Amino acid sequence: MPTAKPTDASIDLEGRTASARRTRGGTKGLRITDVAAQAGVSPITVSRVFNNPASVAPETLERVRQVVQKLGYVPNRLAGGLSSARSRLIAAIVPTIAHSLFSETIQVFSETMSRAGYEVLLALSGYSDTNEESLLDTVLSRRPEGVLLTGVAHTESLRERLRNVGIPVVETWDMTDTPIDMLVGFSHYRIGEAVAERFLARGMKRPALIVASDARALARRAGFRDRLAQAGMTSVAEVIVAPPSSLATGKSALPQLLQGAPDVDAVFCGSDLLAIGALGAARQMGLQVPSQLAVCGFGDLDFATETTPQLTTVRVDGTRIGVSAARFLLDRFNGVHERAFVDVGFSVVERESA
Amino acid sequence: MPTAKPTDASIDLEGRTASARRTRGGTKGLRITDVAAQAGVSPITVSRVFNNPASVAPETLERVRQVVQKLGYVPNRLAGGLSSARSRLIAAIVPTIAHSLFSETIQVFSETMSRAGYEVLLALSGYSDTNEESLLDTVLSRRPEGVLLTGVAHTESLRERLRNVGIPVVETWDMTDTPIDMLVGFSHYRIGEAVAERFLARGMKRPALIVASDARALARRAGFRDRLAQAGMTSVAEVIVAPPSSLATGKSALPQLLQGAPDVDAVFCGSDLLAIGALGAARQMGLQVPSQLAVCGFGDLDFATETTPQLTTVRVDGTRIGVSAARFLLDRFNGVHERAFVDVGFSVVERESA
DNA sequence: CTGAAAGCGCTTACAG
DNA sequence: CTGAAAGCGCTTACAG
Repeated sequence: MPTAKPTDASIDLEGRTASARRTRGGTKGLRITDVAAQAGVSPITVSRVFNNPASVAPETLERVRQVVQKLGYVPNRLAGGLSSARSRLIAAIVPTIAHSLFSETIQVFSETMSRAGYEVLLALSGYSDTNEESLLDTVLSRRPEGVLLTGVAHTESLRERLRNVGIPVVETWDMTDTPIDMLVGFSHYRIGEAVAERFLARGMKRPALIVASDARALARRAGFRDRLAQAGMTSVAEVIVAPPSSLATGKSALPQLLQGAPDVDAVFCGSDLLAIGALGAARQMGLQVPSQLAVCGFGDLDFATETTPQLTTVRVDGTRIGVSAARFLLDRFNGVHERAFVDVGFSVVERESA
Repeated sequence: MPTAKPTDASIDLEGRTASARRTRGGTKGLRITDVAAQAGVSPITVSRVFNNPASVAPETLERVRQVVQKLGYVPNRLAGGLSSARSRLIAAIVPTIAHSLFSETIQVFSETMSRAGYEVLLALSGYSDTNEESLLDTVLSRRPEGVLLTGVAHTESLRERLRNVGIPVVETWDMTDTPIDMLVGFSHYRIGEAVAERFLARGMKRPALIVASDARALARRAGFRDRLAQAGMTSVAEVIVAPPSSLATGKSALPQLLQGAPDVDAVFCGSDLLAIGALGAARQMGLQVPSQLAVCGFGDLDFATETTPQLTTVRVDGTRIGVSAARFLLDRFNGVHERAFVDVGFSVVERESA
């Protein structure tokens, strides 16, 4: 009896290619044909059970699902995506998710997208442009169906390429007249102006800056300085630190600032972290906040204002940004082709000094 | 002249299947064959330029790279992954990245993995087990080469399935004697004990709890209560809140707690957020912290201790967890088959009261 | 409501 | 150092 065939065909993986050269393949190497064979239908029908169940007869549906359950079959989306040109993947390019700022946005963005059947590929760009450019290749190699960007994309070549890909793009957390596609953000420049105005209204004589040198922080700086210049304050003391900003840098930046300009009576910090660090330094130096030194931060951390009532801060609604960005992408997938553009604004929060 | 052929063949997409039924396909629909044709090599050579450049002659390498650059070709990893059974994808299953706790871990994990050529698929599980189970299917459909889990996986069926897939798994942020595979974490139970001990050493008479009802917080609660019971304190007042914990819940939980047990002189809160919220409430109630009421939090936020020196807190090194988890996975990919298991411990931090 | 054929864009395993 | 053939596991576009 040569070439005896296997007897137990219940989980028979015949049909496996003759040379069987590829051993691996995730989740037991189960394929759609295995499910199809067991359920007595064609692979296409199994495919439809996952992707368009309404088009399958209830009984067939049930039978296939039983087999899927029994075998523990999980479709291979690498194959599915390749075949359908639909990866069901959204790329989110973010400088960092540590220390909050963007984490709330990514959180709700991810929740909203996954409810709609998409997953989020997280790409951390740090704060360098060159990095962002090479990151884009990595990201595009997964053929995402949409992209969330943090900030308005910097280099023209990146913007150009993103436009060429032809997938929806949402820029967030910043503002521009010429977005690549869609935008949910706010103006950092106007925030700087608003904080300057607040300081002026409070009668501050010598406002100063502590900022990290990233694009958005520098835009806030520009708005701040321009507004002060309008009021005749053309020389503004400042300490510029390397991103990412941290408690420690804020802490060391304040003494440095005051050393060069001892009469400073208000500081606009590039982030809540820097502000909290500066406040710690102020405490150590015996400075009363805000009476001797007003401190203003920036961010979306309830934390900051809760723990530090004497802090003024600019609050941004990171949650709304994330939800809106997701909605805009999903609308596109549903054929809505408007060019969504939203300024979510900001608010300057100042607690009553207790 | 019927069937005239196109003249300009410089970016000629001939070879495209006759029926051309699939229009889409990302990044201009450029395929490896387009690059190969332009460079005068076979597709396999182009593939090697990306995946194993050392095996290609320097001149060929250069020529292919020029064409890639010129055309703006980005390989399709859906196809590559399907063909090679290597997705270069790592799944990270995390309850949430908002409000920090895990965000630092994910940040450094993602950085480390991407430096090694892997991308991170972020899957947010919330705090429900059932969710985690269905999330696993979604995640496995991408055929990740490794999985990072937050916490020790709950249901046995999930553990079972994960083991069957045969890819490396790292559980983090918790401790168990029977991990699925590898583990980088610490014992929540022992943290509870340690905080109880600290309170006892300080002579607290009536320690209490404010915790969210997630598995890990409840483990801390158990350690806390057991240790107090050893000291003869068998009745411990507590308020249990629904996760995720927040400032607001902490704020409302404290009055509730004190209403039922006015003599409480120490509270162990399930997280820094809860603790900060509770501190806010204490302030409003005119309670001195820590002299009248000691408050202890939990987390990895510099923030908490910096802004709130009167807070005692349990600190965990989220960064180390992320880096170690990444290293363990990468070791596996490099053929190191040890079953890595690390207890990173924790520390109770108490600032000198100023 | 269901299926046979062809193809998605890569890489493997040889062979030279 | 380079390439021709075959296959990875799905889905599309028909047709019935």
